[in-house]
Formats: sequence, C-alpha cells, structure tokens
Amino acid sequence: MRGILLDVCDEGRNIELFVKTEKGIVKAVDENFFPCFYVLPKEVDREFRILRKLALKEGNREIRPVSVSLEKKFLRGNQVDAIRIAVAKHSDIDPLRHFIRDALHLQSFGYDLPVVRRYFLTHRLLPFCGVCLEGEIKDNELRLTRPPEPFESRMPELSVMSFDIEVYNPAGTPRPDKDPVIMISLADTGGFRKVLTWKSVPGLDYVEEVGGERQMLRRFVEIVQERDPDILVGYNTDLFDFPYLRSRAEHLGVKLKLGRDGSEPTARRRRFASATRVKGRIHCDLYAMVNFLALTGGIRLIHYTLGDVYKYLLGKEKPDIEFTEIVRCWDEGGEALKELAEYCMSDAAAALELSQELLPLFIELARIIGQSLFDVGRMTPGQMVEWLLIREAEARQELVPPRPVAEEQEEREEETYAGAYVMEPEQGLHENLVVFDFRSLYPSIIITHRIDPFNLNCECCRDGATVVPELGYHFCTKREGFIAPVLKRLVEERIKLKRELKKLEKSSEEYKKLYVRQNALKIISNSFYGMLGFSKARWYSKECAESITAFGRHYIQRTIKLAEEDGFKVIYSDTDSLHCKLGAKSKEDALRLIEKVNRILPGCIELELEDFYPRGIYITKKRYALIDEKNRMTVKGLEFVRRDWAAIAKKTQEKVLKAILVEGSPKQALEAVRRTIQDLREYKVPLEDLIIYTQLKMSLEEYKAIGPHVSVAMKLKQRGRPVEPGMMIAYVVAKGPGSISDRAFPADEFKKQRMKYDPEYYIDHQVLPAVMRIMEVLGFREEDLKGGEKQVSLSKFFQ
DNA sequence: GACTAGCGGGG
DNA sequence: GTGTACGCTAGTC
Repeated sequence: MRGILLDVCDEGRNIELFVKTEKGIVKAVDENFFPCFYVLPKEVDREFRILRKLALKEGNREIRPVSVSLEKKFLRGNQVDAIRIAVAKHSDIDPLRHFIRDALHLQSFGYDLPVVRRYFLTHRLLPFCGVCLEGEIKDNELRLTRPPEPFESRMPELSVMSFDIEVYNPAGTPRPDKDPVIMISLADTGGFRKVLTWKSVPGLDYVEEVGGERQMLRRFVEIVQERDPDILVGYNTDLFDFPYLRSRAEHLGVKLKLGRDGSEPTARRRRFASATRVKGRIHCDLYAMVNFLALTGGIRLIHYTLGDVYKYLLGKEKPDIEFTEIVRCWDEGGEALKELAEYCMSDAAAALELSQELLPLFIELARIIGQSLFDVGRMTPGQMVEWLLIREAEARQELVPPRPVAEEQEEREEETYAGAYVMEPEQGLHENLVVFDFRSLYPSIIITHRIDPFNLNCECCRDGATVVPELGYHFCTKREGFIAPVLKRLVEERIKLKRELKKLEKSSEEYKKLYVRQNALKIISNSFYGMLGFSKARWYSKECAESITAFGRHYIQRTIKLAEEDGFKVIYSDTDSLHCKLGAKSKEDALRLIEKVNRILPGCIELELEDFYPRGIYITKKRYALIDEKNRMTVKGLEFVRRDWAAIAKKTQEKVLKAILVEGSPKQALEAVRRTIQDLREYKVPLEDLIIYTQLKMSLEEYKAIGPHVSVAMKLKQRGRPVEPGMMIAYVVAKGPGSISDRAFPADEFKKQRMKYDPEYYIDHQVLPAVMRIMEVLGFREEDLKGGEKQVSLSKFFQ
C-alpha cells in the first residue's frame, strides 16, 4: 500500500501512522519498533558479555534489553566500538542506562531522543513523504509486517481548518470551571465558514444556533469529523483554546473526539505550556510560528496579536473587540452579539489566511529537519539545527551526545566570550536610509574557515592553517568535520535555488515554492552559530562560537570602512547589518556598493540589500524604529508597553512613533505628548484609558509583596466580592497620600463614585516612561513635554 | 538595593 | 525535548 505520511504517534509500545491513500486515511500500527541507545565500553569483550545478560528488577517486573549488539560507530569523527542496546519501550531506557552508569561507570549515547522523533530518524521518514506499507488489515487498522519505506513524492494538497473560541469572562480572565464557551468559529480551505453559538444572532447566514454549550461542543466535533481536515490551526490554541475546550468538555461530560480515529486530544507539556496533539491531524498553533519568526527576524512588531500579525503579513485590517466587551455583547444580545459573532468569524478566517502564509514555510523547515510539522512548528531555531544534526549523525553512524545535565549547563553559562560588533548609533531622526546586511555572515564564516567542534586545534595542521583573529585557535583543513559540511550543503542549495529563482516569473507557483524553500534554508543556516553558543546544546562549543564572532567583527568593520570610503554615512551597525544615510547617493549607488564589497570580501561572504527606509529613529544600541516604503514600522527594543500599562501610555507611544516616522515631525510628536499631559491634568482622559489590568496569579495569603493589583483585590474582598487566583484585576490610581498600592482602587468603583485619578501618576509612571526614550533623542527634555507649566511632581528623570 | 511579581498570546 | 522559559520592568520592603 502506498500513500502520504501525515502523522506519527507514540502509543507506548506501538507506533501509529496516519497515511493518506487513494482509498482515504489509513491508520497503520507498527508493533516492531525498538528504541535503542549506545554504550561506549572500556573493555569491549568483558562489558559486552555483562550487558548481554543484563536484567533489572523493578518491582515484580524485569527489565531487559530486546537485543544487545556490537557496532562500529564514530565519536567526534573517530571510529569506536559501541554496544547497541535495543529495548521494548522507551521507558526501559532510563533504568538500564542508570545501572550502566552507576555500576559499570560507562557513558551512554543517544538515549534522550523522543520515540516519534527517533522513528523519523531510524526509518529516514520526512513529514508528508510517500511511504510504502506492508501488513495485514485487522480491526480497520493496518498491522505492519515491515517498517514503512519512504519514497520521494510531491507535496500533497493538505486541507486546513482554523477555529477560534469566545468565552464568557466576567472575571476578566475566564475560569474554565465556571465560564462557558459561548461561540466557536470555523473556517477551512474548502470555503467552509461557520459560527456556532447558543443564543440567537440575527442576520448572519454563517451562524448556526444550537441548544447550549454542550451541544455546541458536540457540533464542533461533528463538523471537524465531517470536514475532516489534515491540519488544524488557530492562534494561541496551545495556550488558550485547546486547554480551555478540553477543560470545558471534561466539565460537561462531552468527549472531544477530534482525532482521525475518534480519539480525544492529548496535551504534552513542553517548554512552559502544553502543546495539544490531535491524532491523525496536525495541530499547528500559528502563534508559536509567529513567535519563531519574531525570534529569527522574519517579523518584528510591537505586539503580536492576531490582528497585528494579520495586518503586517496580509496587509489588511480585521475587526477587533475589547476583551472586556465580550460579557456585554453576550448579555445584551441582538446587534452587540452580532458584532461578537462577526469578530469571532473574522478571527478564524484571519487565522486560516495566516496559515496559508506560514504553513508552507514550516512544512519546508520540517522537511529540511526531517521531523514532524507538529514538532518543528514548536521548535526554537537552535532545536531545529540540533535535530538536523542528529539526523546527520544517524546517517554517519556518529554517536549522539546527550543534552547536558544541569551542572554542565551552568558551567557553560559561566564561560562568556566576546560577541558581535555593535556600533553606538548616531542618535536621532534620520531620513532616506538604506540598510545592508550580511544575512549569511556567520554561516559564510563557518564554511569559509571550516569552523567545527570536531576540527578545533588539530595536531595535523599546527602550522599553515588560518588562525582566528585575536584568539589564535585554528581549525583542521584536512578533515571535513561534522557541522560545517552540513551547513555547507544548506548554503549551496540556497545559492542554487536563488539562481533558479532569477529565471522564474515572480507570480508563478514554482517561484513561490522555491522562494519559501530558500527562505527556510536561510533561517536554519543562520541558526548554526546560535546553537554552538547555546548552553543546552548537544554540540555546544564555546571556542567555535567565539571564533565566529571574532571573524564577524573583523568583516563588518572592514565593510564599514569600505562603505565610508565610498561616501556612505554609516549611522548604525549591529553584528551583520549596516544602516547608512543615502544622502546625495541614489539607490543605484547603494546597489553598486554591494557589488563592490562583494568583489572584495573573501569566500562566500556576501552583502545584501535589506531594504530602503524613508525614516528611522535611533535611540541606543539595539533600540531603534524604522518605517519602510509601505509604511510598515519596524520597532526594536522599544516594545515595552504591555497590558499592565494603561491604554493612555500605549496610545501616546503609538502617536509619537507615528508622528515621527510617518510624518517626520518631532514637533507633532511633542504636541501629542503635551496634549495628553494637558488632558490628564484637566481630567479629560476617559477612565477606560487609565485602567491598568494585572492578573492575580495566587491566592491573597500567598503574597509577600502587596503590589497595586493585590491591594485592589483585598479591597474587593472586603466589600464582599469574590476574589480568586487567575482573576484579572482592573484598577485606577487615585490622588492622595501613600504608596501606589494604597491609592489603587477597583476600576468600577472609580466610575461609580466619581473618584479623581492622579494625573501625576499617569504622567510620570505611564506616559513619560513610554515616550521619554524616544523624545530624549530628539532633544526634548521632560520639562518641554510637560508644557512649561509649573512642576507638580518630583520626577527623577533628569537628575 | 534586594526581592517579589507579572508581562507575552488568548478571552 | 519523558518536560516546568526568559529577559525585562515596576513596585514593595
């Protein structure tokens, strides 16, 4: 049987595969997969004999290997004898390994690889690859008699469904034990659009009214089964929608049979949150993907809400609704509820559109890494490189070192080294900018200078090898190494793709496909350096990491010099980028500079045009904001206005950045701040803009420090209002004596009792901190912003 | 100045 | 990752 591999699941003793075939989805069960690890012996024969008889008692169960064999392996490129130990279950590995470590004092390798990932490695599977299956049909499942055999095939069309839930949230943060899910929207690539809810909504044809929350969850499951998507997406579904849905379903006694085999979702804790698996479909949280792009520099925004990301990537606005309004919409019904339904629908629709932008990239990344889309969609860049290397190790019979234990990791963290060159920027507002960057600076350095932990300071090239500037290390020029050749392969493929891209029509499907692949290759290539310097990495090497930055400083400084010689004014430079003022120079001059630099610099080290920016404001190292020709802002290091800040601070910061970057007018920025300050003093600012939202994370008794939100929660309790952990506390700071906590009062009380807020708190602690860093570099002082009126507060800003 | 606590996405 | 971020900021003590 042949088909396309969709999903691989770990079912304890068995591996389950979901395969798309001509006859539909087939579930295959592999009962013959035995995870293994390797032991590095000191006395091969003796220890091999001991391990062959190895059996451990655990309670009344006996743990023994399924097989023990001798193999030739490699350790850092050198051939060694290794003892391979295969086990029936992954959970048998640890007790055996611990015994081997404690009783025989031998080192083990490759024992900390999760089963599904190991399965991909062992059988050389790729996500969505073609697979040949052989087995017997039993109970609607295919029992495999041989391991799946991969073959190359074109990417299949995958159906994608997005969903979004709305939740009743009278306490600010919804409580899954009390607050119902009130709406669920769905959208799929087949054009399906639906909002499920249990109150009537007039005049929307995509709304389906059901009898209640329980029926809604059942209908949701029914629709997912009917539409049967391959991929399920949403925004922040790992952290919110799925945990909430599962919790409600349990509460209401509804089985969320979303899996392709009718199974319920499972959550695996990973990093700080849970990732939800739906068997046979691939659940992708688009927020995780957006976070990844923010980390690798693909997107840089102030906020990463669905609306903001959608606007940035799709160039369109979507309706939005304040989270505090949801309760009102639901209670009021009618037009207000219609608005909520429209918003809910737009969230699922936007998530679906977003998935069409993001999934191709992550599918490409997953196929390069050789791990599942589910996993790769939640990896950090360093993890991606590591898993690529683990696959490479497997192919070369190289032993996979374990992730370092805590002490090892701490030791590594203490070894600091010199980083990249960062120039102190020419502070202030600049116009007509060009940014060049060496996107591939570090990869090029690794390849050009063969930087590789396996090749460090070899004996064979003591003389003659290139020495790392400042450090004096050298890298072997005779041996290939391990990491550098993998990177070289990626970079070379990317160069080939870029050459092909030039021949293609930009609007063609083929172009898009190749473009995405080269982008994926670029992202992974750029992450090798970070992996080498990451304390938790398996192939961590401080010497390699610091050699790369040393070469990097050397080349960027040389390029700055070349740009300046050509008459470009360099106003900022960080690691691999150069921000220059075009001045009297044209865009063509900028392109000519690139050519010139590229002719001079060695190897594959290549300068690229990042973009042209009509305006930019530079504050300090790593803190600046730019606006591109499409009026899209890039903000770096200034993104510190969060939900525990009043809206007035956010709004003023936005106004200031807009005035400066869009209008190019510091004066308008100044006026915006002055007006806000004046409005605050004249009590003209609406209360909504002054509310600070902070979540109560613990029960009141647990707090040692009584912050403003805790103090407000205590006041609420005194007044007989229910207070519980998880609640969102909305407060306003009043005028009067005492600490901020003393003067913080519940927002609704403020409204009812017509209390007076403290303008000076909002000026000094909210508005000014949000805008000062920017205004400062434009030459304004706090006094200028405060409009020359007599100073009421004793602010510490300019002492 | 040390320490405590919350932010992010979602609703 | 068979596991519990991370780096920053404000406010209290």
